[in-house]
Amino acid sequence: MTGLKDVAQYTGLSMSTVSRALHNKTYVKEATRKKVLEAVKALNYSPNVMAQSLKIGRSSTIALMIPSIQNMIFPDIARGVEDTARKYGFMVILTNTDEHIAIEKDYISRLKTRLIDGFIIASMMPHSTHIMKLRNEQFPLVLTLRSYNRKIDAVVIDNKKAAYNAVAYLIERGHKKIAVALGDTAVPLYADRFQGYKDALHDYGMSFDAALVIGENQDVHSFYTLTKTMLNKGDIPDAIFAASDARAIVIMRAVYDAGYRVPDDISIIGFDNVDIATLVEPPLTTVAQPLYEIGVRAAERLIYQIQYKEKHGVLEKPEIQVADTSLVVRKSTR
Amino acid sequence: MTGLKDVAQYTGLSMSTVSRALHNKTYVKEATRKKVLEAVKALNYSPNVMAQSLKIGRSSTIALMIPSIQNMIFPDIARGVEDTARKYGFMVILTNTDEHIAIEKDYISRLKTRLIDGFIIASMMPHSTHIMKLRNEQFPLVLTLRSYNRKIDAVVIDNKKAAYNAVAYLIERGHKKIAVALGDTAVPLYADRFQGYKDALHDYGMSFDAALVIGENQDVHSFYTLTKTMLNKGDIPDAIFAASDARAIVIMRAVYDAGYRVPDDISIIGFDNVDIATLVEPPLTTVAQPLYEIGVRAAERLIYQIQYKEKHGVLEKPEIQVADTSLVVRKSTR
DNA sequence: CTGAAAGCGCTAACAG
DNA sequence: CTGTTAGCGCTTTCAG
Repeated sequence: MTGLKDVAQYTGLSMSTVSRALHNKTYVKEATRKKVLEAVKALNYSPNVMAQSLKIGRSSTIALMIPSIQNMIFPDIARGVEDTARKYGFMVILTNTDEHIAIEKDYISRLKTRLIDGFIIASMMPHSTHIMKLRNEQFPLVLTLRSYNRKIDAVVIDNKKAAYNAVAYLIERGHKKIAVALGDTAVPLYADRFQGYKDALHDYGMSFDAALVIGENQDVHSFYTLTKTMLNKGDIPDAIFAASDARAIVIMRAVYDAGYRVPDDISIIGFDNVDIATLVEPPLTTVAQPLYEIGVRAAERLIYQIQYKEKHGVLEKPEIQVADTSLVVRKSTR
Repeated sequence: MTGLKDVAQYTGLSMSTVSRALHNKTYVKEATRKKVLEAVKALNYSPNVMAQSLKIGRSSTIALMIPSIQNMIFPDIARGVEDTARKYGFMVILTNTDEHIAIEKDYISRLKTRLIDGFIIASMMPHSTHIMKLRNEQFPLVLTLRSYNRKIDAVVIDNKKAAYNAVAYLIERGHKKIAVALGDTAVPLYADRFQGYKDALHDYGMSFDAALVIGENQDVHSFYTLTKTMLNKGDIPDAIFAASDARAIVIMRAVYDAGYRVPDDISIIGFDNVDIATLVEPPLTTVAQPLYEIGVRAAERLIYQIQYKEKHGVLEKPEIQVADTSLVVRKSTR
């Protein structure tokens, strides 16, 4: 592996001059710079990033901490993050934690010491004190999808409003009995969607019926059974609002298999607008969440904070960005 | 940020003793080790990974280079890679290249100098000389999904055989006119699947009809139009073998929208067995590719090579692993 | 404009 | 069993 020293030797210059020529910070004679550049090419030199980072105190690497890249919403976010990271010359380390605190803590402790310059975290929970701590130590950090307390930078959506609008749409289109399929309501994001659902019901003078609540379970496939159970008990809604597209699609299959049609008998609305929402039959009406853009904005904010901290020694005060959602109507609702 | 020096000061020991106590390589008095561990906790010390890596010459980080994490097959692979990397104490850097040679080269040059210990690459092409070069420089490297020349470690599947079996299945179930939906046949993997398709046709005494070949286009959504065009031209197959689940699902929609039923009028077989294959209606018959396992095996092989190289200075001779595929029959075929 | 020297934080001989 | 010493490869004062 050829190093800076080799280039110095080759050109007959000192290492410091070569280094300067490469970073054109301070003035270097045009001729020597050219000479250096040629040598670099001739020797196929590339800098040792570790040594560089050690010296300058940052690595131009960030970490993306998510529950699992296998969850359909994260590939888009990851791509948004990686694209913008690359644009700014950063690398991204991917970590899947399944939201296990132990794994998160382990990753954090291994990463925060100079291996990375900042975190993007999608698994904030109310009790995630290890994450709060990170921010308190002034470690650059932005949350996505879930925010906390306005004390940490985040880019999120208004889950309550988005859910409210979806349910309101259903009601205005004449649906009278609307079920909801949720994730674990200990997660604020699901609690918010649940609240939006209940608020819409309330505002339109409809009563809440606990028998129409499906789930709170984490495994997407379990919604198949849960839906069938509800249907078999005779609780037949005329619409189902699902808290994710994956759930909506599973539910759609359960509905078919129980002998009902979508949307003729039962309308279904999903949430997320992942790629496959357009591909299923019928194409899914869903609440669109700008996942790629969320990734982009999170990465941009993080990099901004990294640079801000470099200049001022501390982070800028947190900022919560709310990305827009919209209802995209396709064929799974009538 | 507290460093080794702080711990040394705090305990009154030398840095080297502290270092030894932490890595328990050579003997250290039990009492002093305890003292060090306490100090570490008290000071909340964690090592500077950059400095460590610089010194020991490896980073315990690998890079996963794929076309795009948004392509449905990669989340599973990425998860397999990351899970096993973590198991062995490695981190993984994610890079999406869209198969642009320039981006690949850029990443390679930025990563190979000590930032990472090895690569897992899923975008090998016959003309990827930059990747061949990497191997020639004895840089640890394993390919996935696509192999090359037996000169580079790889974990792949037998695409020709898998395609052959799928098409043979269709034929044996009585299908007479089988279309195929492919990716770019410049990619060996697609060429192989195409060959498997043609071989099966040939072996069963059926003739190949170019009018029944859909695509070679890269954008999944384009298959919607392509399929409709074929159907409108009056080329109505009784089965379609698609080279990916994503394509199969898009095609399924085109088939519906053209007024045909699946599988009654047209059977459809996909390839990959991604998660959503079970979720669409009807659930997709598909060639299962053990994506997660491929990721696991690639990571294991890579880490093995990294360690082998550390010991012997060179890589072990390449090994091509072939993972098993199987046809999983669901409801999209009759 | 360029070179010498110091040191980022850590590990690994080598002596004791 | 422990301390001293010498770098890993690079950037960056500080003098010329």
